[in-house]
Amino acid sequence: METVTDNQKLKVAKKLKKMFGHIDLKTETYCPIRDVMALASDKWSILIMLYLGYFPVLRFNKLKKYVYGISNKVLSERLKMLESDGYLTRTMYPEVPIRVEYQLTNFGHSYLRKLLELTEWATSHGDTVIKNRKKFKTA
Amino acid sequence: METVTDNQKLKVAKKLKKMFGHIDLKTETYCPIRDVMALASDKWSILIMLYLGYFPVLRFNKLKKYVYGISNKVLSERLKMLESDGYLTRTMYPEVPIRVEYQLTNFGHSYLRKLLELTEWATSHGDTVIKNRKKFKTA
DNA sequence: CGGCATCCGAGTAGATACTG
DNA sequence: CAGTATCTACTCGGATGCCG
Repeated sequence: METVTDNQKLKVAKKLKKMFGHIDLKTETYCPIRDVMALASDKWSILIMLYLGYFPVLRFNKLKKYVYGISNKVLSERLKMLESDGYLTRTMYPEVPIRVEYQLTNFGHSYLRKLLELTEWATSHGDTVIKNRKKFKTA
Repeated sequence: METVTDNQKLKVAKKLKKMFGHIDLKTETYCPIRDVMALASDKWSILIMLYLGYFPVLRFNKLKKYVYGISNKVLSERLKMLESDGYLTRTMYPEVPIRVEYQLTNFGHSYLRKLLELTEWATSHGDTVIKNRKKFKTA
């Protein structure tokens, strides 16, 4: 496992102090972490974002195939949310049959870059998590 | 808004290709993104991780105060999961009254560093998201 | 103090059928 | 093709009470 130095921990704490400083999670006021992260960290939304980063442009049914297991309802809901928040654009071509294309905005790409670092971490440490779980279960 | 160059987009696509290459999200087999990210990206777990990064060690009720709005049940559930996955340790001191302390493991810190980048993005772009939503609503 | 057991209500996901 | 509509099922969260 990669090591984490005390110095790095301190840096993290400092960043957190800065973050917490002007949000104040204790009050009921708007909190970007709870709001932005809520959607952004949703299981389905993550997969949608990743696939739209991989394929520059995707249509509804194509996306549905890639995001294995998602239902029509949930997919269209998530797409609407992600569009609303500015992460992607929806372009409709009134042909017959109709064609709709989804692609990331620059804002979406900016977010994806951060998200990607997390998912990379997840893929490379997934086996450790599994090991930890087993150990915990038998303990 | 910060700009995203085509070159950066390409880099992202390459990373994604690498990730997708040896996971194959289309099959039902284990997928670290869906698994690891599911917990790690949970709204409450995120807040727990952040506070444990800020305060090196926290007790149950202290944590409950900081993670505003969380119930006993959910907090203890999340703590157990996070412990099981190896992100934090639970230390019990059999005093009276009992004292229990939670703190991040090195593994947890490693994860937190990545998570933090995402939440930093969220806090600094939260207003943009709000603006986008308003624009979308009136459009 | 630090939980767990229990119950209940709301919301959300999923399946299916249907439409412009 | 790209969704919407509808209905059901079920998970999940919140509240409460209790106990070591």
